[in-house]
Amino acid sequence: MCAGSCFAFPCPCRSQARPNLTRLPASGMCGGNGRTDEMNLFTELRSLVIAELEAMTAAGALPAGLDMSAVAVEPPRDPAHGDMATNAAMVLAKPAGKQPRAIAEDLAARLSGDPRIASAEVAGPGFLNLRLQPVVWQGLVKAILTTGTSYGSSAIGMGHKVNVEFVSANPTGPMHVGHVRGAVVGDALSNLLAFAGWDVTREYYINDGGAQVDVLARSAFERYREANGLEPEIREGLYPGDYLIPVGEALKEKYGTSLLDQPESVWLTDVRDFATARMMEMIREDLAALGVRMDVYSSEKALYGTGEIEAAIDTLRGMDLIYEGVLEPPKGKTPEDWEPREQTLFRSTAHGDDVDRPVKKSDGSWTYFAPDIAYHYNKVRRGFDQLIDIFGADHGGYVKRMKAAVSALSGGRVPLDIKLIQLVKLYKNGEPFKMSKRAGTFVTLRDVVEEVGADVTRFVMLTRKNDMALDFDFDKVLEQSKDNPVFYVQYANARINSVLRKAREAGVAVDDATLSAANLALLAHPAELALIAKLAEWPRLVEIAARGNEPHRVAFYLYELASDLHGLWNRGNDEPGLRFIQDDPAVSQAKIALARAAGVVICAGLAILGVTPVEEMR
RNA sequence: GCACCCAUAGCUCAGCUGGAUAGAGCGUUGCCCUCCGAAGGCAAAGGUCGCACGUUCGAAUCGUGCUGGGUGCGCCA
Repeated sequence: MCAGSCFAFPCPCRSQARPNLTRLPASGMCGGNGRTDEMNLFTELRSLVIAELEAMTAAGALPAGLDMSAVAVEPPRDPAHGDMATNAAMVLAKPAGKQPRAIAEDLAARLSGDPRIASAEVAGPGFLNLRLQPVVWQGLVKAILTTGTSYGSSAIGMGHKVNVEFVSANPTGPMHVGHVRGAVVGDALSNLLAFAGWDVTREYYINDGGAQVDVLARSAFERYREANGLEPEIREGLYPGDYLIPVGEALKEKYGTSLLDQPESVWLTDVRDFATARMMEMIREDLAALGVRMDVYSSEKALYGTGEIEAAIDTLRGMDLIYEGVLEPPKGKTPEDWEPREQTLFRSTAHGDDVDRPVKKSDGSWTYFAPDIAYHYNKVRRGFDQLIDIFGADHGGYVKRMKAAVSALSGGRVPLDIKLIQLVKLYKNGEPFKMSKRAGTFVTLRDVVEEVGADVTRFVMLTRKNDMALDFDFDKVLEQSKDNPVFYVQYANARINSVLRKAREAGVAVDDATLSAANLALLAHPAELALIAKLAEWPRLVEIAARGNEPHRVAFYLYELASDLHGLWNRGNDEPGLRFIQDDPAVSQAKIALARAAGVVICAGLAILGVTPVEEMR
């Protein structure tokens, strides 16, 4: 739905409904199309705790009207503390005017009556440690198998419309490594939010309105002259890259020699539009190579001339947030050519910024900030409940003013979260990888994808929090060892598939329907139940990651899950009873059901990261 | 000078928006393949969570002030 003027370029109005998560693997190996029931054991148990607390209130054991929102049911750090722990007694002790242990003991007695609870023990300052009956864990395996890779999906987004703007690379050349991380984080975050119940729009803002696209036009024009047999003059400040040579040839094909003797004023606009379109084609291909898909491409240039910028600024003016004034020079570091200048300013300080920001240059034209304001206003008016921008860390100084603008223009209704992506340092076999921008030998996105593949690139880019610098070693990311998380997780999945293959060869039915109907009560070993407990954390992890806009958590979770699986696998060396394949087919099916459930979660997680699971290591 | 980000084991990094004895990989040391893939696993050693106050039942996490590193700071986006 493109609200208002069809602003998007080239406006693929998102009218058709999209599936909840579109990057599910194409192969049938991961299963899928299950229900998305509430299958979060932690929220389920929290509901139970709350219900018992309310019963205590009704019985007069707790005062009425207590705020229960701080009551949490979480996995304890130490497995010795049980399966789940609640802080209810400690949180409520003060407002209830009672001793934490007294509340905890009362609550423990009540919870013990629930068929799901094996034990409830008061511990420490007032924690209540819960152990669940094995049947609860066994039931979860069955539920995962019948649900498939939508296990863990959630409704916490409540269908809220969120716009994720990312990449937004200048359309002046191919994407380079600096863009890759932002692209991957934005894409994975979009997948994550969709999985957690948000209505996500992925958007690219094309910076085609500034001076840099004029430079692009002049650079392309030289290549056009070159295509016509003339010597190109790639002056200082123009883009020297070879990628413009085909653009020059295409210009020759379109215009022949007709532009050669014309002044810039004649050809600039046409050549600029032509070259920009070509660059965007190239960027789309780059994104596709990385497996990144956008819903909407928005053009900065399209904002000019439509009155959108003026309208946005006028809206701010109506709030008394625009005025003519003179900025103070930055203290302690006055630029050499500083002179007081009256400019049109946005009173961003009224919305949390440190100084007011200019929206017009001294010659009366807009600064880059003005169309950005209009663009974000456009997003607000398109009805998004929430905006997310993914910027490079060097744009950190831009965050406050952008938030101020959105705050003002949405009347505080629409939160804007800006994720700053720290830089990626390239290495080759442990040695820093030198790039020279001047010589045009910068590493492109294509270079990276061709060298190590999109899956590896994507996973590695998500192995750090967005605001931490990331080392990317072309050799190490391909290493097949456990210090390479990509391999480690893939290997876990490969082992699971290996078990399924072996079982099939032995004539054991291992399709999901059969496995989910297996006698899962045979899964009773603590090591097996521990792996199930890890699988139980998946829905919770999704919610935490989605709420914080932190897709990297998925990658770390998958690593932990893989570690648990490898651990259980190897215990089979010493304890044959823990091997997945047993003599008794019924026992095999129960154990394979667990392995398969782990595989389903790995697949679901990898799908969010946009990484293809492999069935076999090569 | 100001703003934002970072500081956790020798190294590289997680740490659930305030929970219990702070975790993982690498590296070091010692173990485990007639066995579903050892491309793996187990165990040990390794910590003043940069420093100092504060908030409270409780702080790596929140607040304030420092120290050290990164990014940015009016007519580039």
